[in-house]
Amino acid sequence: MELTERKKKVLRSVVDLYIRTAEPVGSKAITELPDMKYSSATIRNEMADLTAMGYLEQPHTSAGRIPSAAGYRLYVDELMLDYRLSMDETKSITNAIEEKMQRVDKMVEKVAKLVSQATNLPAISAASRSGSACVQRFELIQAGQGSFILVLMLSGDRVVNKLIKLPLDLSESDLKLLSAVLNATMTEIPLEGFTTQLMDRVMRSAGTAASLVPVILDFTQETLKNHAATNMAVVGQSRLLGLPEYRDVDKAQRVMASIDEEALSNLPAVMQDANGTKVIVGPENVADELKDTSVVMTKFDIGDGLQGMIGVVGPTRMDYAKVTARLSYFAESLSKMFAKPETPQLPQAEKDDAEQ
Amino acid sequence: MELTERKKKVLRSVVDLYIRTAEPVGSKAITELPDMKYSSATIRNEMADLTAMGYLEQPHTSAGRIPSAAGYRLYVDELMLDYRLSMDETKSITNAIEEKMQRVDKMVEKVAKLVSQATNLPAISAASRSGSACVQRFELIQAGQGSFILVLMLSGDRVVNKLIKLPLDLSESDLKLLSAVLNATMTEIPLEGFTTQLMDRVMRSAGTAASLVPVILDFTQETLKNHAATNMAVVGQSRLLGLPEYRDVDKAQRVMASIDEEALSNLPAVMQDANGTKVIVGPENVADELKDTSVVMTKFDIGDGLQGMIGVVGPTRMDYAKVTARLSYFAESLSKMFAKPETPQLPQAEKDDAEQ
DNA sequence: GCTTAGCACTCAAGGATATGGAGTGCTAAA
DNA sequence: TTTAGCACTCCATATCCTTGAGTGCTAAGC
Repeated sequence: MELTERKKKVLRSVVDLYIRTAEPVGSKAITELPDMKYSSATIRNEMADLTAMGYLEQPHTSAGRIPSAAGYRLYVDELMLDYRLSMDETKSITNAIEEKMQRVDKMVEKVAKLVSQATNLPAISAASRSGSACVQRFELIQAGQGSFILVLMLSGDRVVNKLIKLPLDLSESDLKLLSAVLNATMTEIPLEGFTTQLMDRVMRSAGTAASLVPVILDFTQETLKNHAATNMAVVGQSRLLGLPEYRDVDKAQRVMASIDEEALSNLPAVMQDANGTKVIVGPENVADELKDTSVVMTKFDIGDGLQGMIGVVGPTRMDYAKVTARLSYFAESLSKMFAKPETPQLPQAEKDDAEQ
Repeated sequence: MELTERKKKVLRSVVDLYIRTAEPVGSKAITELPDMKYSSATIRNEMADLTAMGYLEQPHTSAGRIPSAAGYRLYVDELMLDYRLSMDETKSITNAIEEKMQRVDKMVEKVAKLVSQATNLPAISAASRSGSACVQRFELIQAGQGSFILVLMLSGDRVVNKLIKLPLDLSESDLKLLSAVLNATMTEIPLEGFTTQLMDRVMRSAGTAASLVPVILDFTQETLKNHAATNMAVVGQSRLLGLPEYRDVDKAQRVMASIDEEALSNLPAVMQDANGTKVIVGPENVADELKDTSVVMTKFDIGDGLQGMIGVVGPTRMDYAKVTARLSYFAESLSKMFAKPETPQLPQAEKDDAEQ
């Protein structure tokens, strides 16, 4: 059977209505739409065809139709009309983002919150490093009796420090020597290059400061590992409860637990290859609990080899047009923000914070 | 009417049973308890008395009794038997904590997760600084053409750094001079002491490096502000949905939203004065949405002028004995962990991580 | 005087049964 | 090719009924 223009129009209407109401859509409801100049009987025939073609489903004989996964897919790929963000929306998104986002881990959480608010759905946000980091420079500072500060400059203009306390009495020149050795031996080497031989060599050349070396290298390795790691935040799960499909508490709980844990580890991988906005319609999800939950995701660029991702989780009948529009706008604004800082001439800085 | 021993025993039994079953407790159920050697009729009389005294309530005439807020209060304050943690429990808590908690903000989240897991309830965790921080030493490092690293040592052995990029060509000695000025003028001064006069003085003495000054002081102020701030995490809200009292989705949503936002800002204040473990029984809560939700909180010490707090949120009938026991044990273990690090002779370090 | 057995009464929960209405498919006429 | 009409299906909702857990009270027992 052929998918005529009219069939497409009917399908779009069904999906639109179902997105709005969460109720099966009957033929009469369609006829009441503006510029739908056919009688309910005609629509009924079309709907019967669409059902036969697998785009619609019928919960039971005397109910209206709801879109099938294939129906949603078609809708997302071809049928849905672009949602135009209103001035208000763009403005409120830009305003929200304007606040400086200092550290990536805080930023990730903040972005998730903003997206969750804007879409009224649970949101996921992540930032991960592409490519492996390495140290570009070591610096050691005496900070009092038996305490030293180690400063690492990493690739991509990141700076990390650590306070080291060891009962050692070292002179300025001892420290100078050690940093020189470190800078000569261990810079520009990614984590994978940290061989025992290399570390031994540093150890032997370190002189009086040798006992500092294991601490320093330990920390360096851990830092490089961390900087390859992904930062992730999930926010606003409770918004799910406002939707009719999650009145079933068990389901809501399953979904929430699932996006809390599992999705966390899977999604970045999914995002890996896709570029632009990606929509995963219900049953396309790998996780069983998410079989009737959809996910929309977008990537954005943070610069410095950092890759950002934002996404929302919602019912299969979520308003894809609106959600993708908002998400894209978010991603775009974020990318722009990171690309050209507001004050090009002024410090474009790394912030660093130490605790414990 | 007098609260006899037997009445207390009955009340305790009612609360215990209700905590376990979430169902109104009838007189017969009480008689079936071990060492309850009275008939149901006697218990009925006692229960009638307890109801008259305001410790029990009756959802409707022919239902069993449930504890009133006053009943819970009495139970928590006097009646409940100490819950002894099993070896397994203490072990699993200690194990969980053993993992090094590097940064306070990550730590806060981690602790919240652990507590939430241990109690199977949503958990809140927070760390806040008591007393105000100040800078103890400034250090400036040249990091290449027009880029410098600023290292701040704060009170309490915390170290913070920032990469500054400015199109300036400064010599090592320029930087030495500037750090000397900063160290002479701006150390040991809390945020409140940052007057314009003081900042002007630094500016005038800074020589060629003067244009670095505003950037440095801006950052210093912001850092001090941040270090006074509270770190907070809420985790595991979805666990609420497993409990019968939150099958009512609307209620669950209200509560979850409320602990997400409002409680966040209120609880630290509540915790301010209380020491030891604090129990807030349902209606004692200020927020309306939490009127039938209880909160249990404990403080612990992180050292360095840092104050930690962990708490859980649950139904009024939560198992106070178990929860308080676990919470206290957590708090104790955490305090201990921060008091004496596992390897007293080895580095006790500050870790620091910089982004964007 | 306290305790207990017995009894009548109450009321929510849950199952069974009716009823209304929304929606369908099909047929036949326009 | 479209549409009006009609018989049919089946869910949702309301209503009624039954069941059983639990109560309060009274009177007998220890």
